[in-house]
Amino acid sequence: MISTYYSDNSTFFVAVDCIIFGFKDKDLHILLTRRPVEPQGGQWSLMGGFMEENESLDQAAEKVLYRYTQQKGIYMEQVKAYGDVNRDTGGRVVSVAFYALVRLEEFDTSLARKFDARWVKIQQLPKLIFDHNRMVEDALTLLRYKTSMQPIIFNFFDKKFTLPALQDLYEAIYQTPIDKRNFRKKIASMQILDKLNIKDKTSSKRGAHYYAFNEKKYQQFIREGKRFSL
Amino acid sequence: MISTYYSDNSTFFVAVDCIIFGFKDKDLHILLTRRPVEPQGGQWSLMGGFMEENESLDQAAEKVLYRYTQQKGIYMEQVKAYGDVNRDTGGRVVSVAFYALVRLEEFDTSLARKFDARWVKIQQLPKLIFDHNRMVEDALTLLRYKTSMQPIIFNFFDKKFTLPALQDLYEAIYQTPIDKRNFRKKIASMQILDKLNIKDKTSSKRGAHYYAFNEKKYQQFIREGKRFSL
DNA sequence: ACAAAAGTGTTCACACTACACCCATGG
DNA sequence: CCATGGGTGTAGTGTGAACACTTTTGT
Repeated sequence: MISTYYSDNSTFFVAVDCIIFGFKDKDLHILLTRRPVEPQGGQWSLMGGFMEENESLDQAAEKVLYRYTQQKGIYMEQVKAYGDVNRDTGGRVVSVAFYALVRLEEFDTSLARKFDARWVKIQQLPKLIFDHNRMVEDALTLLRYKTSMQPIIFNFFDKKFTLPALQDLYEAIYQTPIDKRNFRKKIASMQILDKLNIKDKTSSKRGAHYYAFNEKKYQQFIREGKRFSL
Repeated sequence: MISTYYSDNSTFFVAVDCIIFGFKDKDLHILLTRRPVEPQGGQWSLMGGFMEENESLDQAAEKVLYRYTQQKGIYMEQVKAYGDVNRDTGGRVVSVAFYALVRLEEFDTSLARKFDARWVKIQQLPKLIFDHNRMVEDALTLLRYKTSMQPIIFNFFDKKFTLPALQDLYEAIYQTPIDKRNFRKKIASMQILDKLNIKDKTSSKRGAHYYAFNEKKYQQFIREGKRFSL
Protein backbone atom coordinates (compact mmCIF):
# COMPACT_ATOMS: atom_id res chain seq x y z
CA MET A 1 0.00 0.00 0.00
CA ILE A 2 1.40 3.32 -1.12
CA SER A 3 1.23 6.37 1.09
CA THR A 4 0.17 9.73 -0.27
CA TYR A 5 3.43 11.00 1.18
CA TYR A 6 5.08 10.27 -2.14
CA SER A 7 2.55 11.53 -4.63
CA ASP A 8 2.30 14.95 -3.03
CA ASN A 9 5.78 15.68 -4.32
CA SER A 10 7.00 17.07 -7.62
CA THR A 11 8.49 14.95 -10.34
CA PHE A 12 11.35 15.74 -12.68
CA PHE A 13 12.90 14.66 -15.93
CA VAL A 14 16.00 12.61 -15.27
CA ALA A 15 18.71 12.46 -17.91
CA VAL A 16 22.12 10.86 -18.21
CA ASP A 17 25.05 12.54 -19.94
CA CYS A 18 28.09 10.50 -20.89
CA ILE A 19 31.66 11.66 -21.00
CA ILE A 20 32.99 9.11 -23.46
CA PHE A 21 36.75 8.95 -23.34
CA GLY A 22 38.89 7.42 -26.05
CA PHE A 23 42.61 7.34 -26.78
CA LYS A 24 44.16 7.93 -30.19
CA ASP A 25 47.03 9.89 -31.73
CA LYS A 26 48.71 10.06 -28.34
CA ASP A 27 45.84 12.15 -27.00
CA LEU A 28 42.80 11.68 -24.84
CA HIS A 29 39.60 12.42 -26.75
CA ILE A 30 35.94 12.89 -25.87
CA LEU A 31 33.04 12.03 -28.12
CA LEU A 32 30.88 15.09 -28.73
CA THR A 33 27.88 15.76 -30.91
CA ARG A 34 25.99 18.69 -32.29
CA ARG A 35 22.84 18.85 -30.20
CA PRO A 36 19.97 17.86 -32.52
CA VAL A 37 17.13 19.61 -30.68
CA GLU A 38 16.15 22.95 -29.28
CA PRO A 39 17.02 24.77 -27.14
CA GLN A 40 20.63 25.35 -28.15
CA GLY A 41 20.31 23.07 -31.17
CA GLY A 42 23.56 22.80 -33.12
CA GLN A 43 25.75 23.52 -30.10
CA TRP A 44 28.39 21.04 -28.93
CA SER A 45 27.06 18.62 -26.37
CA LEU A 46 27.87 15.43 -24.53
CA MET A 47 26.06 12.26 -25.52
CA GLY A 48 22.92 12.07 -23.46
CA GLY A 49 19.46 10.69 -23.12
CA PHE A 50 16.51 10.56 -20.79
CA MET A 51 15.94 7.86 -18.24
CA GLU A 52 12.79 5.84 -18.82
CA GLU A 53 10.30 4.32 -16.41
CA ASN A 54 11.60 0.80 -16.61
CA GLU A 55 15.33 1.42 -16.45
CA SER A 56 17.83 2.28 -13.77
CA LEU A 57 20.29 5.14 -14.03
CA ASP A 58 23.04 2.70 -14.95
CA GLN A 59 20.86 1.09 -17.58
CA ALA A 60 20.02 4.48 -19.04
CA ALA A 61 23.73 5.25 -19.30
CA GLU A 62 24.42 1.88 -20.90
CA LYS A 63 21.66 2.54 -23.39
CA VAL A 64 23.21 5.85 -24.37
CA LEU A 65 26.69 4.35 -24.57
CA TYR A 66 25.52 1.51 -26.77
CA ARG A 67 23.56 3.81 -29.04
CA TYR A 68 26.57 5.96 -29.82
CA THR A 69 29.39 3.42 -29.80
CA GLN A 70 27.79 0.04 -30.55
CA GLN A 71 30.21 -1.45 -28.03
CA LYS A 72 29.07 -3.76 -25.23
CA GLY A 73 30.77 -4.15 -21.88
CA ILE A 74 32.13 -0.65 -21.82
CA TYR A 75 33.75 0.42 -18.56
CA MET A 76 31.51 3.06 -17.07
CA GLU A 77 31.26 4.91 -13.80
CA GLN A 78 28.98 7.51 -12.37
CA VAL A 79 30.44 10.95 -11.85
CA LYS A 80 27.65 12.70 -9.97
CA ALA A 81 24.21 14.22 -10.31
CA TYR A 82 23.63 17.79 -11.48
CA GLY A 83 20.46 19.43 -10.30
CA ASP A 84 20.60 23.21 -10.50
CA VAL A 85 17.21 24.69 -11.18
CA ASN A 86 18.18 26.38 -14.43
CA ARG A 87 20.96 24.08 -15.59
CA ASP A 88 18.92 23.03 -18.63
CA THR A 89 17.28 25.97 -20.36
CA GLY A 90 14.68 23.68 -21.92
CA GLY A 91 13.06 22.44 -18.73
CA ARG A 92 13.67 21.16 -15.24
CA VAL A 93 16.00 18.23 -15.76
CA VAL A 94 18.20 16.48 -13.24
CA SER A 95 21.12 14.98 -15.08
CA VAL A 96 23.48 12.28 -13.90
CA ALA A 97 26.89 12.22 -15.54
CA PHE A 98 28.78 9.04 -16.31
CA TYR A 99 32.20 8.65 -17.80
CA ALA A 100 33.11 5.72 -20.01
CA LEU A 101 36.29 4.30 -21.49
CA VAL A 102 35.94 3.00 -25.01
CA ARG A 103 38.29 1.12 -27.30
CA LEU A 104 38.87 3.52 -30.13
CA GLU A 105 40.72 0.99 -32.30
CA GLU A 106 37.43 -0.71 -33.00
CA PHE A 107 35.30 2.38 -33.30
CA ASP A 108 33.07 2.44 -36.33
CA THR A 109 33.57 5.81 -37.97
CA SER A 110 30.28 5.57 -39.82
CA LEU A 111 28.64 6.08 -36.45
CA ALA A 112 30.22 9.47 -36.25
CA ARG A 113 28.48 10.56 -39.44
CA LYS A 114 25.18 9.04 -38.36
CA PHE A 115 25.09 11.02 -35.12
CA ASP A 116 27.01 14.08 -36.21
CA ALA A 117 29.60 13.09 -33.64
CA ARG A 118 33.27 13.86 -33.40
CA TRP A 119 36.21 12.86 -31.25
CA VAL A 120 37.73 16.00 -29.77
CA LYS A 121 41.02 16.29 -27.92
CA ILE A 122 40.53 17.25 -24.30
CA GLN A 123 42.94 20.15 -24.67
CA GLN A 124 40.74 21.55 -27.42
CA LEU A 125 37.29 21.22 -25.90
CA PRO A 126 34.83 23.76 -27.25
CA LYS A 127 32.20 25.47 -25.16
CA LEU A 128 29.52 22.89 -24.46
CA ILE A 129 25.84 23.38 -23.67
CA PHE A 130 24.49 23.85 -20.17
CA ASP A 131 26.84 22.56 -17.46
CA HIS A 132 28.53 19.98 -19.68
CA ASN A 133 31.96 21.60 -19.40
CA ARG A 134 31.72 21.24 -15.66
CA MET A 135 30.74 17.61 -16.08
CA VAL A 136 33.83 16.98 -18.19
CA GLU A 137 36.05 18.62 -15.58
CA ASP A 138 34.55 16.50 -12.83
CA ALA A 139 34.85 13.36 -14.96
CA LEU A 140 38.51 14.10 -15.68
CA THR A 141 39.25 14.61 -12.02
CA LEU A 142 37.60 11.31 -11.22
CA LEU A 143 39.29 9.54 -14.13
CA ARG A 144 42.69 10.72 -12.92
CA TYR A 145 42.01 9.51 -9.44
CA LYS A 146 40.66 6.15 -10.55
CA THR A 147 43.37 5.37 -13.10
CA SER A 148 46.00 6.05 -10.47
CA MET A 149 44.40 3.68 -7.98
CA GLN A 150 42.77 0.93 -10.02
CA PRO A 151 43.68 -0.99 -13.17
CA ILE A 152 40.89 0.45 -15.29
CA ILE A 153 43.14 2.05 -17.86
CA PHE A 154 43.36 -1.17 -19.85
CA ASN A 155 39.75 -0.61 -20.88
CA PHE A 156 41.06 1.91 -23.39
CA PHE A 157 42.64 -0.97 -25.32
CA ASP A 158 41.29 -4.06 -26.95
CA LYS A 159 43.10 -6.60 -24.77
CA LYS A 160 46.65 -5.91 -25.88
CA PHE A 161 48.76 -2.79 -25.82
CA THR A 162 52.38 -1.73 -25.85
CA LEU A 163 54.17 -0.05 -22.98
CA PRO A 164 54.99 3.07 -24.98
CA ALA A 165 51.29 3.39 -25.81
CA LEU A 166 50.31 2.87 -22.18
CA GLN A 167 52.74 5.55 -21.13
CA ASP A 168 51.45 7.94 -23.79
CA LEU A 169 47.98 7.34 -22.43
CA TYR A 170 48.97 8.15 -18.87
CA GLU A 171 50.73 11.26 -20.07
CA ALA A 172 47.60 12.27 -21.96
CA ILE A 173 45.39 11.70 -18.92
CA TYR A 174 47.64 13.57 -16.50
CA GLN A 175 48.87 16.09 -19.05
CA THR A 176 52.41 15.71 -17.82
CA PRO A 177 55.50 13.87 -19.02
CA ILE A 178 56.50 10.69 -17.20
CA ASP A 179 59.96 9.17 -16.96
CA LYS A 180 60.10 6.07 -19.14
CA ARG A 181 62.30 3.99 -16.87
CA ASN A 182 60.40 4.80 -13.71
CA PHE A 183 57.12 4.07 -15.44
CA ARG A 184 58.24 0.67 -16.71
CA LYS A 185 59.83 -0.20 -13.39
CA LYS A 186 56.55 0.42 -11.59
CA ILE A 187 54.57 -1.59 -14.12
CA ALA A 188 57.05 -4.45 -13.95
CA SER A 189 57.09 -4.50 -10.16
CA MET A 190 53.38 -5.26 -9.99
CA GLN A 191 53.62 -8.34 -12.19
CA ILE A 192 50.05 -8.09 -13.38
CA LEU A 193 50.76 -8.02 -17.12
CA ASP A 194 51.61 -10.78 -19.56
CA LYS A 195 54.29 -10.04 -22.12
CA LEU A 196 53.08 -11.36 -25.47
CA ASN A 197 55.28 -12.79 -28.17
CA ILE A 198 54.15 -10.35 -30.78
CA LYS A 199 55.22 -6.84 -31.52
CA ASP A 200 53.57 -3.70 -32.74
CA LYS A 201 55.63 -2.53 -35.69
CA THR A 202 53.40 0.36 -36.65
CA SER A 203 55.19 3.01 -34.67
CA SER A 204 58.81 1.93 -34.92
CA LYS A 205 61.14 -0.25 -36.93
CA ARG A 206 62.25 -2.21 -33.95
CA GLY A 207 58.69 -2.82 -32.76
CA ALA A 208 57.30 -2.71 -29.24
CA HIS A 209 56.18 -5.80 -27.38
CA TYR A 210 52.49 -6.21 -26.80
CA TYR A 211 51.33 -6.78 -23.23
CA ALA A 212 48.01 -7.89 -21.82
CA PHE A 213 46.40 -7.30 -18.46
CA ASN A 214 46.14 -10.59 -16.52
CA GLU A 215 43.13 -10.57 -14.26
CA LYS A 216 44.26 -13.64 -12.28
CA LYS A 217 47.67 -12.17 -11.58
CA TYR A 218 45.95 -9.00 -10.49
CA GLN A 219 43.68 -10.88 -8.09
CA GLN A 220 46.71 -12.61 -6.65
CA PHE A 221 48.45 -9.24 -6.34
CA ILE A 222 45.45 -7.90 -4.39
CA ARG A 223 45.30 -11.03 -2.24
CA GLU A 224 48.86 -10.32 -1.14
CA GLY A 225 47.65 -7.02 0.28
CA LYS A 226 49.25 -4.96 -2.45
CA ARG A 227 47.52 -2.09 -4.17
CA PHE A 228 47.60 -0.95 -7.77
CA SER A 229 49.26 2.43 -8.07
CA LEU A 230 50.53 4.44 -11.01
CA MET B 1 9.82 27.87 -26.45
CA ILE B 2 9.95 24.31 -25.19
CA SER B 3 10.35 21.41 -27.56
CA THR B 4 8.12 18.36 -27.27
CA TYR B 5 11.37 16.38 -27.10
CA TYR B 6 11.32 16.94 -23.35
CA SER B 7 7.70 16.41 -22.45
CA ASP B 8 7.50 13.04 -24.18
CA ASN B 9 9.69 11.63 -21.45
CA SER B 10 8.87 10.19 -18.05
CA THR B 11 9.31 12.09 -14.83
CA PHE B 12 10.45 10.84 -11.45
CA PHE B 13 10.45 11.72 -7.81
CA VAL B 14 13.86 13.00 -6.79
CA ALA B 15 14.94 12.70 -3.18
CA VAL B 16 18.06 13.51 -1.20
CA ASP B 17 19.37 11.35 1.62
CA CYS B 18 21.95 12.72 4.01
CA ILE B 19 24.69 10.81 5.76
CA ILE B 20 25.21 13.16 8.68
CA PHE B 21 28.52 12.48 10.39
CA GLY B 22 29.37 13.65 13.86
CA PHE B 23 32.20 12.97 16.29
CA LYS B 24 31.76 12.25 19.99
CA ASP B 25 33.01 9.81 22.60
CA LYS B 26 36.04 9.06 20.43
CA ASP B 27 33.79 7.58 17.77
CA LEU B 28 32.33 8.58 14.44
CA HIS B 29 28.54 8.68 14.54
CA ILE B 30 25.74 8.97 12.01
CA LEU B 31 22.39 10.58 12.64
CA LEU B 32 19.57 8.10 11.96
CA THR B 33 15.84 8.25 12.39
CA ARG B 34 12.92 5.90 12.55
CA ARG B 35 11.20 6.30 9.21
CA PRO B 36 7.90 8.05 9.92
CA VAL B 37 5.95 6.85 6.86
CA GLU B 38 5.04 3.71 4.98
CA PRO B 39 6.40 1.62 3.42
CA GLN B 40 8.86 0.34 6.00
CA GLY B 41 7.65 2.79 8.63
CA GLY B 42 9.55 2.46 11.88
CA GLN B 43 12.70 1.10 10.25
CA TRP B 44 16.03 2.86 10.60
CA SER B 45 16.68 5.37 7.87
CA LEU B 46 18.95 8.19 6.83
CA MET B 47 17.63 11.73 7.01
CA GLY B 48 15.99 12.49 3.71
CA GLY B 49 13.50 14.56 1.84
CA PHE B 50 12.12 15.21 -1.59
CA MET B 51 13.46 17.80 -3.96
CA GLU B 52 10.94 20.50 -4.83
CA GLU B 53 10.31 22.40 -8.05
CA ASN B 54 12.08 25.56 -7.04
CA GLU B 55 15.19 24.12 -5.45
CA SER B 56 18.41 22.57 -6.65
CA LEU B 57 19.75 19.26 -5.41
CA ASP B 58 22.21 21.08 -3.16
CA GLN B 59 19.46 23.28 -1.80
CA ALA B 60 17.29 20.25 -1.11
CA ALA B 61 20.16 18.70 0.82
CA GLU B 62 20.74 21.93 2.73
CA LYS B 63 17.05 22.04 3.58
CA VAL B 64 17.18 18.53 5.00
CA LEU B 65 20.37 19.24 6.91
CA TYR B 66 18.96 22.39 8.43
CA ARG B 67 15.70 20.72 9.37
CA TYR B 68 17.42 18.02 11.37
CA THR B 69 20.40 19.88 12.83
CA GLN B 70 19.41 23.57 12.89
CA GLN B 71 23.00 24.33 11.94
CA LYS B 72 23.89 26.67 9.07
CA GLY B 73 27.00 26.48 6.94
CA ILE B 74 27.42 22.75 7.36
CA TYR B 75 30.11 21.17 5.21
CA MET B 76 28.35 19.00 2.69
CA GLU B 77 29.28 17.06 -0.39
CA GLN B 78 27.43 14.94 -2.87
CA VAL B 79 28.17 11.23 -2.81
CA LYS B 80 26.30 10.03 -5.88
CA ALA B 81 22.87 9.32 -7.31
CA TYR B 82 21.03 6.04 -6.77
CA GLY B 83 18.55 5.07 -9.41
CA ASP B 84 17.73 1.38 -9.37
CA VAL B 85 14.18 0.74 -10.49
CA ASN B 86 13.09 -0.94 -7.26
CA ARG B 87 15.41 0.75 -4.80
CA ASP B 88 12.46 2.39 -3.03
CA THR B 89 9.59 -0.01 -2.46
CA GLY B 90 7.14 2.87 -2.19
CA GLY B 91 7.54 4.27 -5.69
CA ARG B 92 10.03 5.18 -8.40
CA VAL B 93 12.40 7.56 -6.67
CA VAL B 94 15.85 8.62 -7.73
CA SER B 95 17.80 9.55 -4.64
CA VAL B 96 20.97 11.59 -4.41
CA ALA B 97 23.10 10.99 -1.34
CA PHE B 98 25.05 13.72 0.41
CA TYR B 99 27.33 13.44 3.35
CA ALA B 100 27.70 16.22 5.88
CA LEU B 101 30.03 16.99 8.78
CA VAL B 102 28.34 18.55 11.78
CA ARG B 103 29.67 20.00 15.00
CA LEU B 104 28.27 17.72 17.65
CA GLU B 105 29.37 19.89 20.55
CA GLU B 106 26.62 22.33 19.72
CA PHE B 107 23.97 19.80 18.79
CA ASP B 108 20.61 20.41 20.37
CA THR B 109 19.50 17.11 21.84
CA SER B 110 15.87 18.19 21.92
CA LEU B 111 15.99 17.86 18.14
CA ALA B 112 16.67 14.18 18.54
CA ARG B 113 13.44 13.69 20.44
CA LYS B 114 11.48 15.83 18.04
CA PHE B 115 12.50 13.75 15.02
CA ASP B 116 12.93 10.39 16.72
CA ALA B 117 16.58 10.62 15.76
CA ARG B 118 19.65 9.07 17.26
CA TRP B 119 23.40 9.26 16.86
CA VAL B 120 24.71 5.78 16.11
CA LYS B 121 28.34 4.66 16.04
CA ILE B 122 29.42 3.62 12.57
CA GLN B 123 30.65 0.28 13.90
CA GLN B 124 27.15 -0.42 15.18
CA LEU B 125 25.02 0.56 12.21
CA PRO B 126 21.72 -1.29 12.09
CA LYS B 127 20.11 -2.50 8.91
CA LEU B 128 18.73 0.56 7.14
CA ILE B 129 15.87 0.84 4.67
CA PHE B 130 16.29 0.47 0.93
CA ASP B 131 19.87 1.03 -0.24
CA HIS B 132 20.81 3.33 2.65
CA ASN B 133 23.49 0.98 3.96
CA ARG B 134 25.17 1.16 0.57
CA MET B 135 24.93 4.94 0.67
CA VAL B 136 26.69 4.98 4.03
CA GLU B 137 29.47 2.75 2.72
CA ASP B 138 29.96 4.98 -0.29
CA ALA B 139 29.91 8.08 1.89
CA LEU B 140 32.51 6.62 4.24
CA THR B 141 34.79 5.73 1.35
CA LEU B 142 34.50 9.26 0.03
CA LEU B 143 34.93 10.78 3.50
CA ARG B 144 38.15 8.82 4.01
CA TYR B 145 39.50 9.94 0.68
CA LYS B 146 38.56 13.57 1.21
CA THR B 147 39.82 13.89 4.77
CA SER B 148 43.17 12.49 3.70
CA MET B 149 43.51 14.99 0.88
CA GLN B 150 41.78 18.14 2.01
CA PRO B 151 41.46 20.02 5.32
CA ILE B 152 37.75 19.36 5.75
CA ILE B 153 38.08 17.45 9.00
CA PHE B 154 38.04 20.67 11.01
CA ASN B 155 34.34 20.97 10.17
CA PHE B 156 33.70 18.38 12.86
CA PHE B 157 34.75 20.95 15.45
CA ASP B 158 33.51 24.36 16.40
CA LYS B 159 36.66 26.31 15.46
CA LYS B 160 38.98 24.92 18.12
CA PHE B 161 40.10 21.42 18.92
CA THR B 162 42.94 19.60 20.63
CA LEU B 163 45.47 17.40 18.88
CA PRO B 164 44.51 14.30 20.87
CA ALA B 165 40.89 14.84 19.79
CA LEU B 166 41.93 15.36 16.18
CA GLN B 167 43.90 12.15 16.27
CA ASP B 168 41.01 10.27 17.87
CA LEU B 169 38.83 11.52 15.04
CA TYR B 170 41.22 10.30 12.35
CA GLU B 171 41.46 6.97 14.08
CA ALA B 172 37.66 6.77 14.18
CA ILE B 173 37.37 7.61 10.49
CA TYR B 174 40.03 5.16 9.34
CA GLN B 175 39.32 2.60 12.05
CA THR B 176 43.01 2.13 12.68
CA PRO B 177 45.46 3.34 15.32
CA ILE B 178 47.89 6.10 14.39
CA ASP B 179 51.28 6.82 15.95
CA LYS B 180 51.02 9.95 18.07
CA ARG B 181 54.42 11.39 17.27
CA ASN B 182 54.17 10.79 13.54
CA PHE B 183 50.70 12.30 13.48
CA ARG B 184 51.79 15.45 15.31
CA LYS B 185 54.91 15.76 13.21
CA LYS B 186 52.85 15.74 10.04
CA ILE B 187 50.39 18.29 11.40
CA ALA B 188 53.18 20.55 12.60
CA SER B 189 55.07 20.34 9.30
CA MET B 190 52.15 21.87 7.40
CA GLN B 191 51.99 24.94 9.61
CA ILE B 192 48.33 25.56 8.93
CA LEU B 193 47.12 25.57 12.53
CA ASP B 194 47.28 28.22 15.22
CA LYS B 195 48.15 27.07 18.71
CA LEU B 196 45.82 28.83 21.11
CA ASN B 197 46.69 29.94 24.62
CA ILE B 198 43.92 27.95 26.21
CA LYS B 199 43.72 24.35 27.18
CA ASP B 200 41.06 21.70 27.31
CA LYS B 201 41.13 20.30 30.81
CA THR B 202 38.14 18.02 30.45
CA SER B 203 40.06 14.93 29.48
CA SER B 204 43.25 15.25 31.50
CA LYS B 205 44.72 17.08 34.45
CA ARG B 206 47.54 18.55 32.49
CA GLY B 207 45.21 19.77 29.76
CA ALA B 208 45.68 19.72 26.02
CA HIS B 209 46.30 22.86 23.98
CA TYR B 210 43.55 24.01 21.72
CA TYR B 211 44.39 24.60 18.08
CA ALA B 212 42.49 26.32 15.32
CA PHE B 213 42.63 25.89 11.57
CA ASN B 214 44.06 29.01 9.93
CA GLU B 215 42.57 29.52 6.48
CA LYS B 216 45.14 32.14 5.48
CA LYS B 217 48.05 29.93 6.41
CA TYR B 218 46.43 27.14 4.47
CA GLN B 219 46.06 29.33 1.38
CA GLN B 220 49.71 30.26 1.66
CA PHE B 221 50.58 26.59 2.03
CA ILE B 222 48.69 25.82 -1.19
CA ARG B 223 50.28 28.77 -2.97
CA GLU B 224 53.66 27.23 -2.26
CA GLY B 225 52.57 24.20 -4.26
CA LYS B 226 52.19 22.01 -1.20
CA ARG B 227 49.27 19.67 -0.67
CA PHE B 228 47.36 18.77 2.45
CA SER B 229 47.88 15.14 3.35
CA LEU B 230 47.14 13.10 6.44
C1' DA C 1 75.06 3.64 -42.06
C1' DC C 2 71.73 6.14 -39.90
C1' DA C 3 67.44 7.60 -38.05
C1' DA C 4 63.90 6.55 -34.82
C1' DA C 5 61.81 4.45 -31.26
C1' DA C 6 62.42 0.46 -27.67
C1' DG C 7 64.47 -1.01 -23.87
C1' DT C 8 67.37 -1.08 -19.52
C1' DG C 9 69.99 0.35 -13.65
C1' DT C 10 71.76 3.18 -10.31
C1' DT C 11 72.00 6.92 -7.17
C1' DC C 12 70.06 10.28 -4.15
C1' DA C 13 66.71 12.68 -1.48
C1' DC C 14 62.88 12.56 1.05
C1' DA C 15 58.90 10.65 3.37
C1' DC C 16 57.06 7.12 6.23
C1' DT C 17 57.61 3.88 10.17
C1' DA C 18 58.84 2.28 14.43
C1' DC C 19 59.81 3.21 18.90
C1' DA C 20 60.23 5.14 24.74
C1' DC C 21 60.57 8.51 27.92
C1' DC C 22 59.64 12.98 30.47
C1' DC C 23 56.06 16.60 31.70
C1' DA C 24 52.25 18.87 33.99
C1' DT C 25 48.52 18.67 37.00
C1' DG C 26 44.48 17.50 40.07
C1' DG C 27 43.17 14.77 43.46
C1' DC D 1 53.05 11.54 45.52
C1' DC D 2 51.04 9.21 42.06
C1' DA D 3 48.00 8.25 38.29
C1' DT D 4 46.62 10.04 33.94
C1' DG D 5 46.88 11.72 29.64
C1' DG D 6 49.96 15.43 26.99
C1' DG D 7 53.91 16.16 24.70
C1' DT D 8 58.57 15.37 22.35
C1' DG D 9 63.15 13.22 18.72
C1' DT D 10 65.87 9.94 16.17
C1' DA D 11 67.33 6.20 13.40
C1' DG D 12 66.28 3.03 9.76
C1' DT D 13 63.81 1.69 5.74
C1' DG D 14 61.38 2.05 1.54
C1' DT D 15 59.54 4.78 -2.23
C1' DG D 16 59.64 8.29 -5.79
C1' DA D 17 62.63 11.23 -8.83
C1' DA D 18 66.45 12.18 -11.65
C1' DC D 19 69.31 10.78 -15.16
C1' DA D 20 72.08 8.49 -20.38
C1' DC D 21 73.27 5.01 -23.10
C1' DT D 22 72.62 0.60 -25.93
C1' DT D 23 69.66 -2.17 -29.02
C1' DT D 24 66.98 -3.21 -33.01
C1' DT D 25 65.68 -2.76 -37.65
C1' DG D 26 63.64 -0.69 -41.95
C1' DT D 27 65.05 2.31 -45.30
